[in-house]
Amino acid sequence: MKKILEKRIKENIDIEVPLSSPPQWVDADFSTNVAFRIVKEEKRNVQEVADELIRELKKMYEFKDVYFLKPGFINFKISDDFIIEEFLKFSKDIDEYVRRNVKREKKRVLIECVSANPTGPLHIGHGRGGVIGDGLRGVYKFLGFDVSFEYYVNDRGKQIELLGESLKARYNGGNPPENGYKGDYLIKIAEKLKKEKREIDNWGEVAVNEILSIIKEELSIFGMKFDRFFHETELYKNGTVDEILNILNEKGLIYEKDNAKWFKAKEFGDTEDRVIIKSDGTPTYFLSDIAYHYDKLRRGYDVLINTWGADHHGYVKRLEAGIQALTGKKDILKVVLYQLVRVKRKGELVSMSTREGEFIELRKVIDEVGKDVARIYLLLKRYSTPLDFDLEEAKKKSMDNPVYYIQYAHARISSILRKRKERFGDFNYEFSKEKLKDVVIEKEIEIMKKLLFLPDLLSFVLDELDPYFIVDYLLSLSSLFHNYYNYERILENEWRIAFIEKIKDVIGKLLLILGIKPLEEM
RNA sequence: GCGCCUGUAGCUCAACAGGAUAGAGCAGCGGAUUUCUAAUCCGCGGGCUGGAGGUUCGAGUCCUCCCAGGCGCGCCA
Repeated sequence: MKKILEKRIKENIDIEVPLSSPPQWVDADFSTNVAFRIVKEEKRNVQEVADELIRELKKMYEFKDVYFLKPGFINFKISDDFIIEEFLKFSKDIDEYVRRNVKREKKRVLIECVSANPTGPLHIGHGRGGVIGDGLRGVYKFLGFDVSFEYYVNDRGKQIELLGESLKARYNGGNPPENGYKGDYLIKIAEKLKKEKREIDNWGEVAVNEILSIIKEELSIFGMKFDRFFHETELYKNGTVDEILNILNEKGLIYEKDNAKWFKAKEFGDTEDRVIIKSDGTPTYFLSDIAYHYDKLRRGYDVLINTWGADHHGYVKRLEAGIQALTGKKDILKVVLYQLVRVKRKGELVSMSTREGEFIELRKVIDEVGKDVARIYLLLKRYSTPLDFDLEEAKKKSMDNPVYYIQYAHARISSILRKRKERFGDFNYEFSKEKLKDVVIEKEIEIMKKLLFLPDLLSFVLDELDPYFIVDYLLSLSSLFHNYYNYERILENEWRIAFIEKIKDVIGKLLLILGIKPLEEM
């Protein structure tokens, strides 16, 4: 609605007027500080400038009031007529309404997500990156974008060799090497392989395949569907890595030092040059990483989004440098660096360290609290904030738990709709402006405003690349509904039945975007 | 040693381009159910935005320094 109004104002008075929300105590829907901006350039009196604008703005039927306040703000109150009019358009076809009002260039988007090394089961941190990526994918998809979802598999290199050795040791009844992988899962895999009595020559490859199938199962339990698992080895097989080396060489961006080959990352804003071929002749992961991103762009994607744990932040600049060196394009990669997840039980920290093999597996969390609860819980904070996941709290079916608060709103509406049908049979309420003008009450206008905010919400999620805001919105929409329910009788009123059906639609759509199943009853 | 991030109510977090009197939830206290699901609703308290300067009409937000915590970096993934 914000964007619609900004557009209307532009059409009416031919000035860009950015709208924002006023503080709570101000009785208005939107406010603007344009007057300040104009004064800064024209050296005039703020009040005078504002008054001039207000005189024109007051003529618009979209507003029932436009007024000046203290230092120099202009405040707007939207007219009920306009809200009802927009609501009619909205309710006719919500998806279409939202798409039409999110103006954004339709680019091809590739979201790379999770990409955990296939050396062990997924842990809760991967889950956080997963839901963030999946939520963004949901929004893009909802808005009609061409979006793909990929998991990058590091299936070669030193770590994989080590993994292979560890598995082989387990198979032969021994212990993994000093720096090897000590988790129980390798014992289970070894047992399984013994039963199958297979000939194994490449232990690394076998280990990767086995673990990858575990990971895929975990992802499927978590409700995540990837369009593609992209294997690092592919980049070597199809020559992309060599190609990259050639391009960089031709551009004079590689030099030799201490027997290793270095990429001049410093020239592209990194703090240091980076090794791409080690002195023992083997390539670094960095080399295949830039090859992978080069490949993404070659496949025609314009926006690359990656979700990484914040501990990888040192890696961003170097990858950006690589991409820029190869394609000349800057700012094409957007990395969502999410902060660490700590798992707690009744307020007490559960230890999580990959090294010691006692990290909290995603699987265990899902088994305990359920997929949907886990998903919302991981989106309860902005990704830039460290997250404490309390298993006991997440399981509680009470006020402490925001998950049920939202689900309850949806289930409550479903229940009313069922009851309505039982008592009064099918209904078909036609919205019209004349009818609504008579029946709509103030609480409903407030809820309509919230519903009409939907396009702004999704735009904002894409600006910030954070699905957290959807959860935040769901909480406040649910709250508005619960309040409405407690004050107004709905069941016997045709209009209200039709109205809450729209609220249910919105909650349901947003939950689905987040990969969560809306509940019909609780 | 160098670099990045964070510091806001007792706790967990917000504050959308630098805007107005910094907001929610939880916890605490008090109230609402012969009713469409009380897993709900309503009300009440609670703050030197880590500290010190600076920039300007205006700073939680930008700049400098300090304090506290987290993370990364030296051919590791």
